[in-house]
Amino acid sequence: MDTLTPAGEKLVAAASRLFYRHGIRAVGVDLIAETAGTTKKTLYDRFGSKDALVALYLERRAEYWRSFLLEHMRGRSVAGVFDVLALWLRDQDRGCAFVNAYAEIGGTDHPAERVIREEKAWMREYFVGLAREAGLPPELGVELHLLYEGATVLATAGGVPEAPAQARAAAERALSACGSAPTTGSAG
Amino acid sequence: MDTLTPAGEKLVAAASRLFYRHGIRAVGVDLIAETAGTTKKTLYDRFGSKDALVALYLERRAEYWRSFLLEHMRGRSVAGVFDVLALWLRDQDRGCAFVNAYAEIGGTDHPAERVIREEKAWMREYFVGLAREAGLPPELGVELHLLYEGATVLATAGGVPEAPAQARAAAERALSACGSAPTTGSAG
DNA sequence: ACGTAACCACACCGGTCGGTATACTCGCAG
DNA sequence: CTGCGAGTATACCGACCGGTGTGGTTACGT
Repeated sequence: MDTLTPAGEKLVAAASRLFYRHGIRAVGVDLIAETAGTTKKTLYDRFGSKDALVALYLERRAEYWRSFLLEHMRGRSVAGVFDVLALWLRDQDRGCAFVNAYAEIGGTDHPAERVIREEKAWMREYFVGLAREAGLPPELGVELHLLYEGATVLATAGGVPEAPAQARAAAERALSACGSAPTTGSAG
Repeated sequence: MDTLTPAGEKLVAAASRLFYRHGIRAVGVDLIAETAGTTKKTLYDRFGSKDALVALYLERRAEYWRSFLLEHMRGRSVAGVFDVLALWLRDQDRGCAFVNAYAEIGGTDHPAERVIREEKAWMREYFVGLAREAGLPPELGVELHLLYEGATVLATAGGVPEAPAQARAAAERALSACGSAPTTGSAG
């Protein structure tokens, strides 16, 4: 699943850009092939269907986001996760690709639905782990997750760019109420 | 905008059901007309375009949700708003129609984008007002809004049906940390 | 009696949808 | 030198897309 041919890589790259910016249904296979500088034939030789390409797009995106998150979290406090989110959203102005994909394919038996669920489950575990390492109860991790998803939605669909900062403020209140460390993370 | 002909009403009703369940782009005008038991001609005579019908769908849905929220909030505490959300999501299992619509049309100049922004702004003001009436600072209202959006996303795309209850628990912690009333709302 | 708004049935338009087929070129390994 | 995987180019398929046009039928207000 990881070793693709050159033309295959160009196709996922083009599809990823187009799917994220315009939505899944709004982007046809013809446009994907043309943007990638290859042909529809190659697309179907490599991936078999548009649905499979959509699933791969989301898998790749999940990997990308997780590596971005993990790398930028080094040396940051728990509440600093919202600064990483703000950093991420500076370039990714169309919000959460998984929430967007679910809006289009949710409720069907699309192969990408599994990827969406896995991503959200991964994030939940990440936040719970973050809380555990800080000596906080799991409920605090769940709360962080809620704030994170809310901030992502409101920063994009809600048109409130300061939402991640507001989420950070809320998280710090919750953290300090738990009687833990003063969370002196570097912001920005 | 409010007084529609009988066939027009049937069309918005059919379109609303179909758009919410399957997404906007996934539903064609032919299907809408057929489901409504009318014709495409009537659809275009009443609304002019599919885009206008989409905008009207979201406006109607906003009205419906607000009346549902306001009615079910009577006699409830601040944190009870998450019980209302859980009640709402019991029937509306495809999540927030506005977030879903934004996923499909965000970034374009679609007439529905304004409706989406207005809905999110209305909710923000509602939560801030809720906090004010309880003698709490506006930041608490913003926090409630973040938890509300996060709970909606996680209950649907995230596959975590208990998300509204978890959001309520987080809200109660924040409320009690503010040294206010003990928030003895009836749940359910 | 007349005009008109609302509606239905149906045919039509150019374009695009996801997906397939045919035929050809290239590089490389046996 | 042969076979094969990867790639290109292009034509094609039925179905559907959003949107329009024509013509005819009610019901109602004047």
